[in-house]
Amino acid sequence: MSAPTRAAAPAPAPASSKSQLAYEWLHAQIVSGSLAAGARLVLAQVAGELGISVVPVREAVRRLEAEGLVTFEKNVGATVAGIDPIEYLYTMQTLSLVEGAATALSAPAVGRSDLAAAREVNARMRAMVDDDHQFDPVEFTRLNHEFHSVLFEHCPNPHILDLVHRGWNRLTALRGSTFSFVPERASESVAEHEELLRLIERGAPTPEIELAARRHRSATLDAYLASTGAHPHFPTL
Amino acid sequence: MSAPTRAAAPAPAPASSKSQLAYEWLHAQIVSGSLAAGARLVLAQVAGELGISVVPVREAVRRLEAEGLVTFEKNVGATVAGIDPIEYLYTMQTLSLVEGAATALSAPAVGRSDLAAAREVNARMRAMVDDDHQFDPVEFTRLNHEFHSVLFEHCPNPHILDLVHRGWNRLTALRGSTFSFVPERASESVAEHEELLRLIERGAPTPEIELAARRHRSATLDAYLASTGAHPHFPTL
DNA sequence: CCGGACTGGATCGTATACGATCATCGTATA
DNA sequence: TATACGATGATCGTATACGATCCAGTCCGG
Repeated sequence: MSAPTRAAAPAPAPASSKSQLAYEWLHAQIVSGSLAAGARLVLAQVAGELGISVVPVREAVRRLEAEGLVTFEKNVGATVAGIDPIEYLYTMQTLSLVEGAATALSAPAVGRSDLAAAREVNARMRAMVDDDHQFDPVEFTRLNHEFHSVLFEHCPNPHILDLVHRGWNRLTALRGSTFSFVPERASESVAEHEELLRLIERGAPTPEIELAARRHRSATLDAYLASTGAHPHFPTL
Repeated sequence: MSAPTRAAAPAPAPASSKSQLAYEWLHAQIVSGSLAAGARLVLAQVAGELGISVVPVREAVRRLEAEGLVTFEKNVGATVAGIDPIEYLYTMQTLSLVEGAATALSAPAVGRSDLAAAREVNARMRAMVDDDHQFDPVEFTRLNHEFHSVLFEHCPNPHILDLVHRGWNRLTALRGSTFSFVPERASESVAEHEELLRLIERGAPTPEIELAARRHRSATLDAYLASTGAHPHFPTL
């Protein structure tokens, strides 16, 4: 059992420490969706799979718990988070807040090459929307992340930037397993991207950019809510 | 040298687990200022002081690291964070963002009794400001926290609320050791509190409350920057 | 037939021991 | 004297072992 002859487990890249290894491996498994939401994580089992001991695995799991990617219950075990729909809403709302700020703070540092890159990505998204045959929700989501990454990665405040990353990770984990894409939003989303780029390009005031970025995500949240009709009273930010 | 002669280690309250005990103890020590910024934390030493082993201490330290209260370096040891002034600015800015949102989201749930409590606290702050003899920076800071707690504790989004708490903790730890209060701000601060209460009481729109709360903290940050003149180009949110 | 206590298994929480890594300090040499 | 180098100590990182706790299934009594 201890022999690392496991085919599926992608040979864990050499990490600085074993707890880091466990963290990165689990993180990748969860974000990529290989570990579905609700899946149980037994410390000893994970340790055996990675060929290490339980102590570093435990530490990795606690870190993931702090990021909201797993829930850890005493004497019961850890489970991959992402079951609760309300958590999805909270995450979206929080991301709306921090991503809006990050995008606004990044704007002054966004250069021509960044804008060009973002435009190129958005063009591919538009192509997808225009041609129904080519539309691929997974790829569309990936492009969406790439687009926004360009716009918020220059954020001078590392704390806010970190919160944005955590939000995206959590969202990716949650969405991949439980929630469905709302394709009706795709066209609007691409249009809002272009509007956002125009604002940044012309050096619009920071609050204006923040509001645009925030509402861009809020609109996605609203679309999700409308498609489910489940939580009509969710507070708007 | 082994006994740090710390002022009466308060008998660690019984906690659910020992790692939780270590976490709470260290957290309290740092936030209260008993452990000054830059102080070294040796795992074995802390473990001995609490009468437990190093493993749970290690876990507690990693959690504190995730919250930004300590920095952990391999084979060197952990140190209480809070030396870097720029970190203080980042924290203030982030707190401005999340606290503004939390206050705005809480507003609909703030009732008469909450408003009365907040007014009572603010009255005490005003009394302090009016009478120079009674002014006590530490107590003023505590009252300030109490005031804002009333206004953001009803936040329906637990993620945002958690970020607010973390921000305050981090700020408290940083401020207690390295940064000085700006007493010139006290009077304005109290006035802004009253304005904030009026907005909430009359049911002002959410964005308006958010902006007021955010700028209230931004003003404190600006005052700090002005008093030091060190970082004139810090971006405004 | 049903409900409560009991036992067995599984899992986590912690202690202890050992190895790995890094910083520090002393020494020799150019 | 300044610098390079090696020995020493301190600290963390991990493995292993054991105890504590909880859950589930079972058995017994009503």
